[in-house]
Amino acid sequence: MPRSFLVKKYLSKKTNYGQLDSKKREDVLAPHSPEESMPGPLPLSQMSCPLPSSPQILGEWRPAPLVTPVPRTSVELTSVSGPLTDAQPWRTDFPRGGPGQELGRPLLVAHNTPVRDSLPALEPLRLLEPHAFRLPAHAAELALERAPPRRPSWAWQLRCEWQCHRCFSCKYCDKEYVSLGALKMHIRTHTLPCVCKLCGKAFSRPWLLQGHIRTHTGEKPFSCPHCSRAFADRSNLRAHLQTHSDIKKYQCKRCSKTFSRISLLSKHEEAGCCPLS
DNA sequence: CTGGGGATGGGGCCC
DNA sequence: GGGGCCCCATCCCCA
Repeated sequence: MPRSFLVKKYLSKKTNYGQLDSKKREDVLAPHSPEESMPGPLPLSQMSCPLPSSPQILGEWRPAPLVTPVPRTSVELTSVSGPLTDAQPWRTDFPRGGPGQELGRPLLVAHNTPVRDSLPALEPLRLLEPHAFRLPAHAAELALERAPPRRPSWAWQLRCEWQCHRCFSCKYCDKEYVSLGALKMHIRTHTLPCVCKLCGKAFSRPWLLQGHIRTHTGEKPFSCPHCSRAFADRSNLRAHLQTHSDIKKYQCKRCSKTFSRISLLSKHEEAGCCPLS
Protein backbone atom coordinates (compact mmCIF):
# COMPACT_ATOMS: atom_id res chain seq x y z
CA MET A 1 0.00 0.00 0.00
CA PRO A 2 1.49 3.30 -0.98
CA ARG A 3 2.15 5.85 1.63
CA SER A 4 -0.68 8.20 2.15
CA PHE A 5 1.21 11.21 0.95
CA LEU A 6 2.38 9.58 -2.21
CA VAL A 7 -0.31 9.77 -4.77
CA LYS A 8 0.60 6.83 -6.91
CA LYS A 9 -2.71 5.12 -7.26
CA TYR A 10 -3.64 6.92 -10.41
CA LEU A 11 -0.28 7.76 -11.87
CA SER A 12 2.46 5.52 -13.09
CA LYS A 13 4.49 4.54 -10.08
CA LYS A 14 7.84 5.50 -11.44
CA THR A 15 8.85 8.07 -13.93
CA ASN A 16 9.81 6.41 -17.14
CA TYR A 17 12.75 8.54 -18.05
CA GLY A 18 13.13 6.64 -21.24
CA GLN A 19 9.94 8.21 -22.44
CA LEU A 20 11.53 11.61 -22.40
CA ASP A 21 12.55 12.21 -25.93
CA SER A 22 15.85 13.80 -26.72
CA LYS A 23 14.39 17.22 -27.30
CA LYS A 24 12.62 17.19 -23.99
CA ARG A 25 15.72 15.84 -22.37
CA GLU A 26 17.74 18.76 -23.63
CA ASP A 27 15.06 21.07 -22.48
CA VAL A 28 15.00 19.46 -19.11
CA LEU A 29 18.71 19.69 -18.71
CA ALA A 30 18.76 23.31 -19.71
CA PRO A 31 18.75 25.61 -16.72
CA HIS A 32 15.36 27.03 -16.01
CA SER A 33 14.64 30.24 -14.33
CA PRO A 34 12.32 29.63 -11.43
CA GLU A 35 12.67 33.23 -10.45
CA GLU A 36 10.31 34.19 -13.19
CA SER A 37 7.21 35.51 -11.68
CA MET A 38 4.38 33.34 -10.60
CA PRO A 39 1.09 35.10 -10.38
CA GLY A 40 0.18 36.16 -6.89
CA PRO A 41 -3.18 35.88 -5.24
CA LEU A 42 -5.94 37.39 -7.26
CA PRO A 43 -8.56 39.62 -5.83
CA LEU A 44 -11.93 38.10 -5.31
CA SER A 45 -13.34 40.17 -8.12
CA GLN A 46 -11.26 38.23 -10.63
CA MET A 47 -12.08 34.81 -9.38
CA SER A 48 -14.49 33.99 -12.13
CA CYS A 49 -12.28 35.39 -14.86
CA PRO A 50 -9.96 33.20 -16.88
CA LEU A 51 -6.35 33.87 -16.07
CA PRO A 52 -3.90 34.92 -18.72
CA SER A 53 -1.53 32.15 -19.61
CA SER A 54 1.53 32.16 -17.43
CA PRO A 55 5.07 31.68 -18.71
CA GLN A 56 6.18 28.09 -18.81
CA ILE A 57 8.87 27.70 -16.23
CA LEU A 58 9.38 24.56 -14.26
CA GLY A 59 5.82 23.65 -14.84
CA GLU A 60 2.54 25.10 -15.69
CA TRP A 61 0.81 27.37 -13.27
CA ARG A 62 -2.90 27.40 -13.47
CA PRO A 63 -5.82 27.84 -11.20
CA ALA A 64 -7.79 24.72 -10.72
CA PRO A 65 -11.32 25.18 -11.93
CA LEU A 66 -14.02 25.69 -9.43
CA VAL A 67 -15.87 22.50 -8.97
CA THR A 68 -19.42 22.74 -10.07
CA PRO A 69 -21.72 21.56 -7.32
CA VAL A 70 -23.28 18.26 -8.10
CA PRO A 71 -26.72 17.62 -6.65
CA ARG A 72 -26.13 14.00 -5.78
CA THR A 73 -27.73 14.24 -2.43
CA SER A 74 -31.10 15.23 -1.21
CA VAL A 75 -29.86 18.71 -0.58
CA GLU A 76 -30.03 20.92 -3.62
CA LEU A 77 -26.73 22.55 -4.35
CA THR A 78 -26.67 25.51 -6.61
CA SER A 79 -23.93 27.13 -8.59
CA VAL A 80 -22.47 30.39 -7.50
CA SER A 81 -23.25 33.15 -9.88
CA GLY A 82 -23.39 36.84 -9.40
CA PRO A 83 -22.34 38.44 -6.14
CA LEU A 84 -21.25 36.07 -3.43
CA THR A 85 -23.27 35.99 -0.31
CA ASP A 86 -23.32 34.01 2.85
CA ALA A 87 -26.54 32.40 1.80
CA GLN A 88 -25.13 30.53 -1.15
CA PRO A 89 -24.28 26.94 -0.51
CA TRP A 90 -21.11 25.70 -2.05
CA ARG A 91 -19.22 22.49 -1.86
CA THR A 92 -15.49 22.35 -1.46
CA ASP A 93 -12.89 19.92 -2.55
CA PHE A 94 -9.75 21.06 -0.85
CA PRO A 95 -6.54 19.42 -1.80
CA ARG A 96 -5.81 16.46 0.36
CA GLY A 97 -2.67 16.50 2.42
CA GLY A 98 -0.63 19.35 3.69
CA PRO A 99 1.73 21.86 2.22
CA GLY A 100 4.19 20.50 -0.25
CA GLN A 101 2.17 17.45 -0.89
CA GLU A 102 0.62 16.45 -4.08
CA LEU A 103 -2.94 17.31 -4.60
CA GLY A 104 -5.59 14.76 -4.00
CA ARG A 105 -7.30 12.80 -6.67
CA PRO A 106 -10.51 14.83 -6.82
CA LEU A 107 -8.63 17.85 -8.05
CA LEU A 108 -6.90 15.94 -10.80
CA VAL A 109 -10.14 14.37 -11.79
CA ALA A 110 -11.67 17.77 -11.95
CA HIS A 111 -8.99 18.82 -14.39
CA ASN A 112 -9.26 15.94 -16.73
CA THR A 113 -12.67 14.42 -16.66
CA PRO A 114 -16.21 15.62 -16.38
CA VAL A 115 -16.76 16.51 -12.78
CA ARG A 116 -20.29 15.26 -12.82
CA ASP A 117 -19.12 11.75 -13.55
CA SER A 118 -16.28 11.65 -11.12
CA LEU A 119 -17.22 13.23 -7.87
CA PRO A 120 -18.06 10.92 -5.03
CA ALA A 121 -21.33 11.13 -3.23
CA LEU A 122 -21.39 13.94 -0.73
CA GLU A 123 -22.65 14.16 2.76
CA PRO A 124 -25.25 16.87 2.48
CA LEU A 125 -25.26 18.57 5.85
CA ARG A 126 -21.53 18.64 6.27
CA LEU A 127 -21.21 20.59 3.09
CA LEU A 128 -22.99 23.50 4.64
CA GLU A 129 -21.10 23.61 7.89
CA PRO A 130 -18.26 26.12 8.08
CA HIS A 131 -16.13 23.88 10.25
CA ALA A 132 -16.01 21.41 7.41
CA PHE A 133 -13.64 23.71 5.62
CA ARG A 134 -10.25 22.56 6.69
CA LEU A 135 -7.50 24.44 4.97
CA PRO A 136 -3.90 23.40 4.88
CA ALA A 137 -2.27 25.99 7.09
CA HIS A 138 0.26 27.00 4.49
CA ALA A 139 -2.29 27.29 1.76
CA ALA A 140 -4.55 29.36 3.89
CA GLU A 141 -1.69 31.64 4.78
CA LEU A 142 -0.94 32.17 1.13
CA ALA A 143 -4.52 32.57 0.24
CA LEU A 144 -5.48 35.27 2.62
CA GLU A 145 -4.32 38.78 2.28
CA ARG A 146 -6.18 39.70 5.36
CA ALA A 147 -7.14 37.96 8.54
CA PRO A 148 -10.10 35.65 8.24
CA PRO A 149 -13.37 36.93 9.56
CA ARG A 150 -14.48 35.68 12.93
CA ARG A 151 -17.35 33.90 11.25
CA PRO A 152 -16.19 32.70 7.84
CA SER A 153 -18.57 33.78 5.16
CA TRP A 154 -19.30 31.65 2.16
CA ALA A 155 -17.55 34.18 0.00
CA TRP A 156 -14.49 33.92 2.20
CA GLN A 157 -14.58 30.17 2.06
CA LEU A 158 -14.95 30.23 -1.67
CA ARG A 159 -12.02 32.55 -1.92
CA CYS A 160 -9.94 30.19 0.18
CA GLU A 161 -11.02 27.30 -1.94
CA TRP A 162 -10.06 29.04 -5.11
CA GLN A 163 -6.69 30.01 -3.75
CA CYS A 164 -6.09 26.51 -2.48
CA HIS A 165 -6.91 25.07 -5.84
CA ARG A 166 -3.99 26.84 -7.44
CA CYS A 167 -1.49 24.23 -8.37
CA PHE A 168 1.86 23.78 -10.00
CA SER A 169 1.92 21.16 -12.71
CA CYS A 170 4.99 19.35 -13.92
CA LYS A 171 5.45 19.90 -17.63
CA TYR A 172 6.94 16.45 -18.06
CA CYS A 173 4.31 14.38 -16.36
CA ASP A 174 0.84 14.73 -14.90
CA LYS A 175 1.84 15.40 -11.33
CA GLU A 176 0.68 18.52 -9.60
CA TYR A 177 1.90 20.22 -6.45
CA VAL A 178 0.60 22.90 -4.17
CA SER A 179 3.96 24.61 -3.82
CA LEU A 180 6.69 25.58 -6.20
CA GLY A 181 9.28 24.04 -3.91
CA ALA A 182 7.61 20.66 -4.09
CA LEU A 183 7.43 20.93 -7.83
CA LYS A 184 11.10 21.84 -8.11
CA MET A 185 11.94 18.85 -5.96
CA HIS A 186 9.92 16.68 -8.28
CA ILE A 187 11.54 18.14 -11.37
CA ARG A 188 14.84 16.74 -10.15
CA THR A 189 13.44 13.27 -10.75
CA HIS A 190 13.32 14.23 -14.42
CA THR A 191 16.59 16.13 -14.63
CA LEU A 192 18.65 13.66 -12.56
CA PRO A 193 21.45 16.09 -11.80
CA CYS A 194 23.56 13.76 -9.67
CA VAL A 195 25.71 11.54 -11.88
CA CYS A 196 27.98 8.74 -10.71
CA LYS A 197 31.50 9.33 -12.00
CA LEU A 198 32.20 5.62 -11.97
CA CYS A 199 29.34 4.29 -14.02
CA GLY A 200 27.46 7.32 -15.26
CA LYS A 201 24.19 6.42 -13.59
CA ALA A 202 22.19 9.50 -12.68
CA PHE A 203 20.11 10.22 -9.61
CA SER A 204 17.75 12.88 -8.46
CA ARG A 205 19.36 13.50 -5.10
CA PRO A 206 22.93 13.65 -3.88
CA TRP A 207 22.29 11.16 -1.11
CA LEU A 208 20.83 8.72 -3.62
CA LEU A 209 24.08 8.99 -5.50
CA GLN A 210 25.94 8.57 -2.23
CA GLY A 211 24.09 5.34 -1.57
CA HIS A 212 24.80 4.18 -5.07
CA ILE A 213 28.51 4.88 -4.75
CA ARG A 214 28.55 2.50 -1.79
CA THR A 215 27.65 -0.26 -4.22
CA HIS A 216 30.94 0.48 -5.92
CA THR A 217 33.06 0.92 -2.82
CA GLY A 218 31.46 -1.83 -0.78
CA GLU A 219 31.12 0.50 2.17
CA LYS A 220 28.51 -0.74 4.63
CA PRO A 221 28.24 1.71 7.48
CA PHE A 222 25.07 0.26 8.99
CA SER A 223 25.80 -2.74 11.16
CA CYS A 224 23.33 -5.08 12.75
CA PRO A 225 23.69 -5.12 16.54
CA HIS A 226 22.48 -8.72 16.67
CA CYS A 227 24.72 -10.32 14.08
CA SER A 228 27.78 -9.57 12.04
CA ARG A 229 25.94 -8.33 8.99
CA ALA A 230 26.36 -4.82 7.73
CA PHE A 231 24.42 -2.85 5.17
CA ALA A 232 25.00 0.05 2.89
CA ASP A 233 21.52 1.39 3.44
CA ARG A 234 19.76 2.09 6.70
CA SER A 235 16.44 0.97 5.33
CA ASN A 236 17.87 -2.39 4.45
CA LEU A 237 19.28 -2.72 7.94
CA ARG A 238 15.86 -1.96 9.31
CA ALA A 239 14.37 -4.64 7.14
CA HIS A 240 17.05 -7.00 8.28
CA LEU A 241 16.34 -6.26 11.93
CA GLN A 242 12.86 -7.59 11.36
CA THR A 243 14.38 -10.99 10.74
CA HIS A 244 15.68 -10.95 14.32
CA SER A 245 12.32 -10.05 15.71
CA ASP A 246 10.00 -12.74 16.95
CA ILE A 247 7.07 -10.50 16.30
CA LYS A 248 6.27 -10.08 12.64
CA LYS A 249 4.38 -6.91 12.00
CA TYR A 250 2.36 -7.87 8.96
CA GLN A 251 -0.44 -10.39 9.27
CA CYS A 252 -2.68 -11.87 6.63
CA LYS A 253 -6.28 -11.11 7.49
CA ARG A 254 -7.45 -14.36 6.00
CA CYS A 255 -5.05 -16.95 7.36
CA SER A 256 -3.39 -14.96 10.18
CA LYS A 257 0.03 -15.85 8.89
CA THR A 258 2.57 -13.19 9.76
CA PHE A 259 5.34 -11.70 7.68
CA SER A 260 8.34 -9.57 8.44
CA ARG A 261 7.81 -7.28 5.48
CA ILE A 262 4.71 -5.88 3.93
CA SER A 263 6.01 -6.84 0.53
CA LEU A 264 6.01 -10.46 1.61
CA LEU A 265 2.46 -10.13 2.86
CA SER A 266 1.47 -8.54 -0.43
CA LYS A 267 3.04 -11.34 -2.39
CA HIS A 268 1.30 -13.85 -0.14
CA GLU A 269 -2.06 -12.22 -0.75
CA GLU A 270 -1.48 -11.84 -4.46
CA ALA A 271 -0.61 -15.50 -4.63
CA GLY A 272 -4.08 -16.23 -3.40
CA CYS A 273 -3.43 -16.73 0.29
CA CYS A 274 -5.34 -19.71 1.54
CA PRO A 275 -8.22 -21.23 -0.40
CA LEU A 276 -11.53 -19.59 0.30
CA SER A 277 -13.43 -21.46 2.95
C1' DC B 1 6.01 -20.08 -2.77
C1' DT B 2 8.59 -17.90 0.90
C1' DG B 3 12.22 -15.28 3.05
C1' DG B 4 15.66 -12.13 2.75
C1' DG B 5 19.21 -8.90 0.81
C1' DG B 6 20.37 -5.18 -2.45
C1' DA B 7 19.23 -1.14 -4.72
C1' DT B 8 16.56 2.70 -5.56
C1' DG B 9 12.55 6.26 -5.60
C1' DG B 10 10.50 10.07 -3.50
C1' DG B 11 8.08 13.22 -0.10
C1' DG B 12 8.79 15.21 4.55
C1' DC B 13 11.50 17.32 8.01
C1' DC B 14 15.22 19.87 9.91
C1' DC B 15 19.01 22.92 9.72
C1' DG C 1 15.88 27.73 -0.87
C1' DG C 2 18.83 23.93 -0.83
C1' DG C 3 21.24 20.01 1.21
C1' DG C 4 21.28 16.13 4.10
C1' DC C 5 18.91 12.83 6.29
C1' DC C 6 14.76 10.10 7.62
C1' DC C 7 11.32 7.09 6.62
C1' DC C 8 8.57 4.33 3.92
C1' DA C 9 7.79 1.83 -0.20
C1' DT C 10 8.86 -1.07 -4.01
C1' DC C 11 11.21 -3.87 -7.37
C1' DC C 12 14.50 -7.33 -8.47
C1' DC C 13 17.06 -11.22 -7.58
C1' DC C 14 18.52 -15.30 -5.33
C1' DA C 15 18.49 -19.18 -2.03
